[in-house]
Amino acid sequence: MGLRLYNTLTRTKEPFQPIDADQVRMYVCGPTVYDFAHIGNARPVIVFDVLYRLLRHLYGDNHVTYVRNITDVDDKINERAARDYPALPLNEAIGKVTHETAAQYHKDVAALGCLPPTHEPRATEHIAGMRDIIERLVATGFAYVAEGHVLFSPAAMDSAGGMIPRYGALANRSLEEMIAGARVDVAPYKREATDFVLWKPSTEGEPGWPSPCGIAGLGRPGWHIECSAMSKHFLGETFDIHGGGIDLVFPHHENEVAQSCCAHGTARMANVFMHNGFLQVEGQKMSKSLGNFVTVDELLKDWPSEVVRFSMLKTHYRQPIDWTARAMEDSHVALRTFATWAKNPTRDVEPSAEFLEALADDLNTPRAIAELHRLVSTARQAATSLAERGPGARLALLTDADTLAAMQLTRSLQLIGIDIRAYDRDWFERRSTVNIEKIEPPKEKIEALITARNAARAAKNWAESDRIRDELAAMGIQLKDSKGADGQTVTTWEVKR
RNA sequence: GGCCUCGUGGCGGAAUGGUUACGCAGCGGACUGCAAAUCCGUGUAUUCCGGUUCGAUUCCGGACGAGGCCUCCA
Repeated sequence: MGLRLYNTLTRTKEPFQPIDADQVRMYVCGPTVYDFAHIGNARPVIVFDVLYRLLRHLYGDNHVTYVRNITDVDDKINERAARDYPALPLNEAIGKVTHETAAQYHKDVAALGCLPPTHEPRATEHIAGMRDIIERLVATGFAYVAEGHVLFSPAAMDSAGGMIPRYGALANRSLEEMIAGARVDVAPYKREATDFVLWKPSTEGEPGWPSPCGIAGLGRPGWHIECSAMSKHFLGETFDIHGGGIDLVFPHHENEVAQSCCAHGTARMANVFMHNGFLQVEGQKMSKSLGNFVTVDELLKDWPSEVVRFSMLKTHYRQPIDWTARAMEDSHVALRTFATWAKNPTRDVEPSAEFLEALADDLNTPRAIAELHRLVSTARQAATSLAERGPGARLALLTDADTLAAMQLTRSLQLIGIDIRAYDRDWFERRSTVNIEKIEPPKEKIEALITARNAARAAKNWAESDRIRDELAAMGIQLKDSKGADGQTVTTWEVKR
């Protein structure tokens, strides 16, 4: 079955038809670099990483171009820079903020297991491209110059006709509605309340570049124009997929479409617009004032990245997601099960067909995850008889079909960016280094108690044996008795969860 | 105020005009000296009120509830 994607432009699920199957082109709006990435920022990064991986699987690794920008010119950045580095000249402070934030962002997304995009342009590298688009928009009457600003006119767009789409078509609202609903302070130089800024003048000390359209003095771009310029540069006037968070539908993507289509005389900027749903934290909107702002950096201190990623994918990308500690625990349990049963492929194995089909159905990751559990049941069917139940004995007993399922499990997880072996190692290290260092008493005492308990057990002194086990339990240590390969009793322990 | 999305079991979460996946938890069992771990089995749900239909959780209308956008935001 072919790939089907939900398109915000048409509000339906459509078969995906790339413009050029030899080179699928996708653009995702990246971060404005002024603060640590939070889990809300992480959602589109992870979701579109899964899509990127799926597209690479379907069309070939070298046949997908993925562009995700870094917006490093924005008034929020200026404010942050002035606040954090008051002693520095503004432009120098801005440079520090954008470089530090971008470096942190790269660290975070790499830790989350996301592939780097094919291109990751910075807005400041593409000012010339923005000026070109602005010049064209003014020349063709879609934009005008006023008091050193350049403004885009949605009204002009709507009277253009021809191929040019209606302004508001993406967000599904009319110009009249937007005028009626405008609560914005309307700047005096705007002809209409809905006009938006393409270029604005910079004062002394603010970041500035030579202005377009004969405007004297330095200026800087408005918010939306950078994506129009960068997508054009790397992907052309019309490309396949444009993604981002649902909050970007309006005004960001609507305005990008307006700028791009009017400047290029095209009907579409991208054929498919995809938007991920919003995220809440423990049932509440995430906000700095509520103090429930969860950064990726902090989250990764507490959890293996695979747990974060899996938690994100347990909910379909278009649904709202409630980010809870409980959900993280659940993901952890599921990954433990997968780690127990996944087998490293010893030959070429594809992810299971049902798994691929679920992903191809508009990235139905919950359905895909259900398939992972089915692979687990298949894999363990051979190992259900009691006699062969020793730890480690299970995988050896798998039949060919079960082994295939166990290998498909690994491959399927890999396709959504989860390296189950890396997770297993991370989990083990976190337990053995982080937790065990912290616990009292130290390891030696635990070992000594276990030895004493096993001596009591050998003597069938159950009262003493149970007393020691309870003593350890009170310390947070869980014992696990099992039989080794030679039939000898082996007692292992772990920190109680 | 305008526009939009969503409401499925104890929890998470798919799907569907006609026995409501899957996971977690719970319960029963196997195993175990007893536990833990593991395995087997299993109960429970479509917010409410109308309408269309042979049949609605699914389609339509309304109510209630949650969330989003309209202003920086993934």
